[in-house]
Amino acid sequence: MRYNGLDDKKLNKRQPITIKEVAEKAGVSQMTVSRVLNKQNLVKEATRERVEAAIAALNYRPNLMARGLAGGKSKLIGLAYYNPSPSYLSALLVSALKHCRELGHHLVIEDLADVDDGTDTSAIVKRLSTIRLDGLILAPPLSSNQTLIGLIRDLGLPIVLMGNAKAGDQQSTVVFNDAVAGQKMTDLLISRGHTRIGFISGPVSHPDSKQREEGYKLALSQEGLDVDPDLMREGDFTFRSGMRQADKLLELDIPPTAIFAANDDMAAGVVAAAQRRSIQVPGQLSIVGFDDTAIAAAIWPRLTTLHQPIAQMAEAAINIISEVTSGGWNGKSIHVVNDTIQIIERESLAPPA
Amino acid sequence: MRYNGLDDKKLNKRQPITIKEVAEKAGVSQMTVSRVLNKQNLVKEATRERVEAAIAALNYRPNLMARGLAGGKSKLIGLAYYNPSPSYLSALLVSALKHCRELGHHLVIEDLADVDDGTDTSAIVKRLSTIRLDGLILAPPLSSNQTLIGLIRDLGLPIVLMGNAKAGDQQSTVVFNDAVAGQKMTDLLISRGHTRIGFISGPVSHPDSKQREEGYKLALSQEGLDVDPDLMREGDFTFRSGMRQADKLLELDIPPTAIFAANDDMAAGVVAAAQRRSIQVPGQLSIVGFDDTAIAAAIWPRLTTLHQPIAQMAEAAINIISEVTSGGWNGKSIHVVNDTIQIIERESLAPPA
DNA sequence: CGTCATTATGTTAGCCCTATCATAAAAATG
DNA sequence: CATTTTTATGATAGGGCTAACATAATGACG
Repeated sequence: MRYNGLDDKKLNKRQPITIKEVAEKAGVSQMTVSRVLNKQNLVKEATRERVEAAIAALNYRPNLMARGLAGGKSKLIGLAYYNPSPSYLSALLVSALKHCRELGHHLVIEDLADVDDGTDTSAIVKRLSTIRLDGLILAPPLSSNQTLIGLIRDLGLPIVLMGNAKAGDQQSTVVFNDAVAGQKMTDLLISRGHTRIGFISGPVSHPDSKQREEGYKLALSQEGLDVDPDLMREGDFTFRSGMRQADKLLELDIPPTAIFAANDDMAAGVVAAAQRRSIQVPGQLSIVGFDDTAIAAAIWPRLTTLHQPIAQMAEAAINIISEVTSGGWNGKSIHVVNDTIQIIERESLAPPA
Repeated sequence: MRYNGLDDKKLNKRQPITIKEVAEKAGVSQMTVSRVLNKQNLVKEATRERVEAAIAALNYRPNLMARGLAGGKSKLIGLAYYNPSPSYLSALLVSALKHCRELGHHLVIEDLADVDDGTDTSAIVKRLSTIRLDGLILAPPLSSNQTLIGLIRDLGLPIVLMGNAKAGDQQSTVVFNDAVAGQKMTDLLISRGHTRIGFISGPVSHPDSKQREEGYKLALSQEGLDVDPDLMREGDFTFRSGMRQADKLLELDIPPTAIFAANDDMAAGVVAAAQRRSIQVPGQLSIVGFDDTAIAAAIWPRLTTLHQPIAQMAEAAINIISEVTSGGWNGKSIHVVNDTIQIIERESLAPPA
């Protein structure tokens, strides 16, 4: 199939370098090249170097298809999400796709929007099983849906849970400590002199949001401040809900001097609500968000928010799946905890008037 | 990697159905099954039905890897973008990924953020050439970068241009008529009684934005209204720039009664600027956007905007690449023009006071 | 009805890798 | 040093699919 004489038809076609050519150039067998590629450590250092030189010289790239076929693995990683904000999703996808490519995997995205419609959870699992995934990543809040997790595990499909999953679980997880994060943000508000701090949570069913709320309450108690139920409202992570709940908070007899929203979209809604009432931000009302997604820097005043390392978490999740599928897996679940909590200070926060 | 039987290693492995089994069940050769799968129309109707029944009965899914290997195609489609808004990008990615999967392709995303840094365009092309793409989709504004297009074409890589590409080009395109769209939106404003209409464009280097501007000017002239240069400002598609340029417009001696921003993010910035000045929207100032991305419905008042069919355009682009790579290509470039222009009316537009 | 064109199906040979087992070389052991 | 163990490399055989060619079935036509 690969002629290369004069009358060659393929001469002008992109003629990819194969492992065979690399092997020839390095003076070794294809298998040795393959071993170098797969970082198996039973190749002599000198040989490895020779092979690597050949790879570099020929600018060889392994053929993902052939690899997948021969290796028996699909090289397909699923990423399932449910009702994410566009900014969150695009951060997630971009990072996941990037690392998939680096590791030679492919990303299959799954919008599980019907997860709590009338649709049976098992229908979703069935859908997942028809694609031959090597592993599946569940983004929050799916990562807390025990029914779903159980069904997928029964499929024998390795999964990684992203977000605030309970440690010590059966499953591998990439955890961000939302409680500590929520606490730190609240601490910051308190340290700026705020004592009446409103909180707008995500939906009650969203455990990550719940954790942020716990952090908020803990910080208040630790500083000897009241946890006033009037100051706590439930939103649903949308801009609109942020506006609506902010209205309620601002209509209180003694309105808060600061509002902490459990994500940026809602915080942006709070800003809008304040502006509609001609309340100065941050002069009369400080507003902080959570996630550090694009909208936080897009609005005015820009939001002080807590950076959630979405990209790093996606990367970690992909790495776990990759490790699990590429054999070097001892069967134990892997836990990555990302506890670098970073607050991005912008213009929406100031001491109370 | 997953043993469990006594002597049978494969028993508990997810043992995928292969084309061979389908062929046996249908009583035909593998090749015939393959032909059915690839929708080649040289299979007798009766046979096709038999094969399709077998496929359905066994719940067979072709192995993408094997397909790619045997077919000589990588099944990899590149999607290159430059500095998109998160909402645009996520709409683009989600749709593209979905249709890639349906057609058995994979998406490789390319962030060409360095395209106008000091970095040489040819470096980017080199990077692209190391991956073996079947085809490449260029999202705006890359789709107007003639240098880039030329270099990629020299690579022999089929490309599809998305957005406002000139018709009759050498390359396949998926075109949205930004000029007509801009005109329609302006017509709407005029029909509501506005005569002083501000326009905030994207960067001058962005041809799609340029087209929207042309449409705006055309609509004004056709209605016998002045095209006042004072009312036209250049933004850069960001929220901030929308705010800044809105400030300029609102500081005019006779400020406009309506502002048309060339994308939703800027329109949202205009809303913010108006709110900061306690200008009622839409009472004192009507604001309209463009794209119908998530932010348009997220802010308050919600934006009247023009729906850009990003998902459909992505789908069309993937289809073109797919067609080109799967042989049924006559070498001619394919043009898809999406001219269903749909304006989404929300609360940000009203007649002038 | 034989001959040729047309259409439908089958056969064969890989695509490029990796798993597996076999072998060779090096190191350790008695 | 011969022998066993360990480590490094090679040879071979597919993995599931499709391209290209080969053959069989069908139809057209004199």
